[in-house]
Amino acid sequence: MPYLTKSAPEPEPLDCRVLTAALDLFVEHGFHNVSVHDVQKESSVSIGSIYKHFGGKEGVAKALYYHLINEFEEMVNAVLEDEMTNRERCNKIIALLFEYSETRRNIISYMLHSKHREFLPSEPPICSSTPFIMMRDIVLQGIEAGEIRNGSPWVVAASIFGGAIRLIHLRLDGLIDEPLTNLYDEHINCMWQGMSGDISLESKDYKSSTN
Amino acid sequence: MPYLTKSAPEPEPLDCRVLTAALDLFVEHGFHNVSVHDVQKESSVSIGSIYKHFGGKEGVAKALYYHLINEFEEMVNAVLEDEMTNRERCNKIIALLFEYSETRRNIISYMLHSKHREFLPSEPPICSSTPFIMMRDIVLQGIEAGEIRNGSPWVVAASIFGGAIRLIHLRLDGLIDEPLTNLYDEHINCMWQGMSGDISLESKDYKSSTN
DNA sequence: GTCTATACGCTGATAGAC
DNA sequence: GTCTATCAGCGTATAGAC
Repeated sequence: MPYLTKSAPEPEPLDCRVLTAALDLFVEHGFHNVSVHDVQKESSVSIGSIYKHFGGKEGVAKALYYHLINEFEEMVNAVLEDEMTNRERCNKIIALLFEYSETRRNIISYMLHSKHREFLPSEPPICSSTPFIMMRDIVLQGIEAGEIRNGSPWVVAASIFGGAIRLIHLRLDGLIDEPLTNLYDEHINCMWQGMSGDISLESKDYKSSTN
Repeated sequence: MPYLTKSAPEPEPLDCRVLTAALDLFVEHGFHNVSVHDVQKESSVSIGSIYKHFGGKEGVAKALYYHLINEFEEMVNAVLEDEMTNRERCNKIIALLFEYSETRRNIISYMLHSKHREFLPSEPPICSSTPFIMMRDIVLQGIEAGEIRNGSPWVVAASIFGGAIRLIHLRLDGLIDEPLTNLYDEHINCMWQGMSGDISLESKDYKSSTN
């Protein structure tokens, strides 16, 4: 297996090396705790080139941001092109997010677990980006088709994806030891069938007006 | 109404002024975009005193962090002392979180919407703090009592609170225009009764193993 | 115990050689 | 087009006066 030797230098383009290094550093230390010099060392690309190509640290973060959003959008697009119900599409997206959380942890961490507004104040929040809007649209179509219960778009969308996103956060924060892929089936059941136990207590539910 | 005039200086203690100013600044600009000088100006407390009392910017952030966690813990404690089912307790906590998101936005934002690990790397993540563990325990007791469906603790807890937390995030990011308190009833129904529509499609649910 | 003025280090950014 | 050496500015932290 001669190709496994380190003698052959990686043909990876400069951009890719910088973005990969930046992703790892930003996720591990946080954007503000990483200097351009750190990116330089990690990527083995000189500071001058980084400024030439990206215009600075913010430029790197922005390029990374849109690169990952595009990848995510392609993922959602692939799900849209598959022949299945909207309900199944929701499940598929959750399954893919869980898989990515395990296999490409940093990508998910940068997309779902960072506060971009702090270092990219001029960019819109990630939840208003195309792939997230597409996810909401899938939900809306599911409602129209009668596959998903009716309700205000945001409430329904948050109820469907909120639990999964919460699990991802807990997993990334190290509170959940088990791979999320193991929890998928159970989570999906909880989400679609509701959290009620044996005892029916609907009439006693707490209302916001009560004290 | 003589007390409404500005002539009478606020008797607020120094600590309180600093923490209030820091909360507002941190939430608006992010921890790393706020200098100690900014806190000084906003709180009208001198830099020397800030360093004397808190030991620096990190100290302020840490004090604020634990102060808010304590407040939150008291809130959860109050819910625990009330006579109601664990299921109602979950609802009550969500109702309170929604109310706080509207009336004390910055507190919720700092607790649920910041990445503390970036500026307080030695502190445990917020979801492992006492009040969050208490919330999970309420869920566990609800499962034992048969009020809540059985399952792995984290999955069940994430399914119950994940949607609410997601709504809070969306509201704080400006995507939801309506006050969350208006969405409470609908969200609670979604969460307990599940997201299934009219058509029963359980058999076709997507499994993680499938492709 | 409270404040002002100052120093030091780090980081983002650039200019100019190759 | 790529890199190295250097600069300027900001932000933390402190020392010392009141």
